[in-house]
Amino acid sequence: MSGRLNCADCPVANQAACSALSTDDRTELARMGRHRVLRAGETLFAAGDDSLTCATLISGSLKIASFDADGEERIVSLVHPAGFVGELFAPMAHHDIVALTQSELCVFPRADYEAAINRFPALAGALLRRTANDLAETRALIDLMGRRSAKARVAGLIVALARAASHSPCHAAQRFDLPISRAEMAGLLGLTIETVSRQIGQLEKEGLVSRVGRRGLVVEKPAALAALV
Amino acid sequence: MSGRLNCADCPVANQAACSALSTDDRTELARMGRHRVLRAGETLFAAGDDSLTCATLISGSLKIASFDADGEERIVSLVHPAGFVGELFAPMAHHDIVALTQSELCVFPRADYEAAINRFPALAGALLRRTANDLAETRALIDLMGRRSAKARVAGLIVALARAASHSPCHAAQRFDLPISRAEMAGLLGLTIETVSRQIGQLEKEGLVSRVGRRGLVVEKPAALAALV
DNA sequence: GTGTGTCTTTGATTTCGATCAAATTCGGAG
DNA sequence: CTCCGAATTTGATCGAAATCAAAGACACAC
Repeated sequence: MSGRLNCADCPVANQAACSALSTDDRTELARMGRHRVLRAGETLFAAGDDSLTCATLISGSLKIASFDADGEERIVSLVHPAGFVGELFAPMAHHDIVALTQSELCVFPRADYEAAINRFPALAGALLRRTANDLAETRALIDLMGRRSAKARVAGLIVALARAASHSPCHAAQRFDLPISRAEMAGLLGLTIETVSRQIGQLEKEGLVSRVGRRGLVVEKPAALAALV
Repeated sequence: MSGRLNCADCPVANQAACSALSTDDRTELARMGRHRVLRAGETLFAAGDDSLTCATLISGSLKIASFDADGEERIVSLVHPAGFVGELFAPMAHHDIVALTQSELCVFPRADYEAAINRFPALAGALLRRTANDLAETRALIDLMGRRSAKARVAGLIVALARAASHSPCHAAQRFDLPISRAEMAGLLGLTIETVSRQIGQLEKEGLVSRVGRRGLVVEKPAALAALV
């Protein structure tokens, strides 16, 4: 599904890169883009595709991932609302962009977006800010993956996901739903599904977390959990 | 050692972010910064420091790293000439910036550099390009670290370092010096020093590489090495 | 040249996570 | 509500990397 953009009732109008623009300029940018809905599991574009589009995520969540030779999925990033995806400076995409849940996006032709960056300095600044932030998050993921023990990695991921689940950056949610499957957690951490499952089981046995259903999680002892990281 | 900047004979004047500026604008930017030389092992700033400075690397090389609770160094990035370091949008630094070899930098007060970004749109665009590139490289490192086997990780790092050693992005150097110690390789890959050493030894036994001295390396079979990744 | 300290390599053992395999639970379709 | 399929959990075993320990090689100062 796709259609014209309507910034007036956009839930991320104040956080996305385009929020740096004046109403008029934003309207001009909006004319270049289309609204699009991705169902869970659908991909926006795949690794190796010509890098022809970019997008701002309005609602839902995405993963940025690729598959290595032996079919293992490697996830390099999760994208939350107001996030930006697409490679403006590469001839082709390095990773797949896949919806984790049903997601709404503003999709732009890359060439148009690049032109807009040059035309509207504020957009370049806002996108720089977002990209710098993505870089910091990606480095945090490296910090996590570099940890030796599986337990520390899983604990760290749970802490990060709890923080992402609550919308405020400082407080972590106490009870939340994991946005990703065990397989995807494994793909993020460089572990196997079984190890992830066992580590969560272990954390539950120690009373640090509780599992509720398949995706739900309660952080029982946030401090103790964070101490493992 | 530090002093005034002289862009006239700067070796990276055509590649660094500031190269997007006109001569006049660049001169104005240069007035805000200082030239500084870091000896091998010296740190520009450390994790936790107030984020008050940023810099462009002119020559030499840096690492961006941090130490986790148990004293393990975790390296998230290597910086090559024309690279930019410093966190413009965070209140404090997340990582240490340390010189791997003697290095020359243009150091700027962060506030001045931010002002320059707003004043000179071309600078924002150039920095966006650099940051997007850093992000892509960091994701490539995640791809590497996610690999299951130590051999694939070490092989991948050697390939990447060989590419970085030659200045052209496409061709990899055949004979080059590793810019980092075994401990640093281990820190990048999330392995131990011993494992890195053993894997290189193994690769040598298989005839894919040869060690020459402590840091020198000859890639004997580039294709076979790349195939392991 | 000799000596010294650090970095690197090599060896033996242990541990943790991967792998192989099966049981169980959850959630949705009918 | 019941059934079915996929995701998850759990179990047993194996292998690879960590750890513990020591020897060797190179770079530098003297």
